[in-house]
Amino acid sequence: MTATTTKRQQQREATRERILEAAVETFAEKGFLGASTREIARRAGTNQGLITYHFRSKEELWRAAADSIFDGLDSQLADRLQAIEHGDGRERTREAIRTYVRFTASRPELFRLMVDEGKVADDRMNWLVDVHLRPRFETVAGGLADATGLDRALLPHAFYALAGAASLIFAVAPECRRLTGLDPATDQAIENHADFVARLLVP
Amino acid sequence: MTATTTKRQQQREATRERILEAAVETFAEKGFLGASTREIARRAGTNQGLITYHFRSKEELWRAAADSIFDGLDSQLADRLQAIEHGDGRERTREAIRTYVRFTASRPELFRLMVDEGKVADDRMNWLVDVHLRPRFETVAGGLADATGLDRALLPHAFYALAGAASLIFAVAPECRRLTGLDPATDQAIENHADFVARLLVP
DNA sequence: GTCTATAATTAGATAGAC
DNA sequence: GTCTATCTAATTATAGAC
Repeated sequence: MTATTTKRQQQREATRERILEAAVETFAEKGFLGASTREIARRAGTNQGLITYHFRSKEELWRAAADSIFDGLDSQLADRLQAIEHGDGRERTREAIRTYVRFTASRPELFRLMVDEGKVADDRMNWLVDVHLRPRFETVAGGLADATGLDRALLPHAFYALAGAASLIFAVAPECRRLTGLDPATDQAIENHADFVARLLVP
Repeated sequence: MTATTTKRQQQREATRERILEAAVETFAEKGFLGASTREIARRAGTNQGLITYHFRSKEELWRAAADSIFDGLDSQLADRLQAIEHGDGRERTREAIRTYVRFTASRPELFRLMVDEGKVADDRMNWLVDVHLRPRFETVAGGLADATGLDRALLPHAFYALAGAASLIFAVAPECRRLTGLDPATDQAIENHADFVARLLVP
């Protein structure tokens, strides 16, 4: 493997990453149907043909974008949860919730994608649930059950209440700004929301 | 005004209503961009030309669909809130929250529309906030402040936490079914969620 | 690898028959 | 009022130049 091919591979990977990040933003903002591959290419500073070359189809680009979002969630949570092994169970759960709120604030695309794809039982929804959502649901539901002693029949309610309470304000940040005057993207607002939701779920 | 014209006007109104209900469902399900006027017409059992005749443009049809959703919210809430004037402040607030949860369960389109339109600061978002959201935010935030003694600076957080916690599970009902096995559309699940969220916000 | 050109569909809006 | 036909523009996927 020569230095030339290595450089070319780096360029290839950089282009792929730019397209992927543009896809995450555009799919989350406009939905799968509303997002066009031309706009994604334009946002990535390239052209539509390259999307086909790197990802074959709009559908596969969407899956790669979803993978990218959940990879980010995992890495941010893993770092943080390792740092809070001290403390009693309830405070650990609170801090885990705060960490999740901070992530969803930095990546409102996660929630936007979930709402966009959760509405209709199609292939994309099935894939999203089976590949990404189910293992995370098991973990979160287990943590909530241990920390709050909640009836297991209520775990789906707690899971969706938590996800909605944590994420909505960041997913519709432009609306929140106009409606309330509060910019939820500021550090202070993120911390306030993180603590509010953590104490809501684990009083 | 003859009987003939009256009958014609009834037919006109019935057609308009069918288009409107199809528009509510389709816009909520696919987003403004993803919904096509042809599909809305097809779901309403008519053709694309009639949409132009009754609503002039896709944009105006969307506004009429939003009006229709919020009209439903108002009428269901007015009926119910009148019936619960007894009880202390906190239990009244809880029952108001339960009523809101029951509505959002019956009309998940409200939340889907809010998420779809809250992401980008465009004309539709501005209109939605100024015409429909702001007056309701004032009412809900005031009620929450009175019942919970919450710091006014935290009211936006409480408002969006409530809206998200109450609605998400119904907005992504197909996903919830596949992920958890629970069908949130059953009467039992709706009541469980209503009580769960009410006690979450007003312990 | 990257980009341009194009084919086949589909979109919203419009015109006009009935 | 209702419906069909059509215009212009945008869509995804593909072919091929460099």
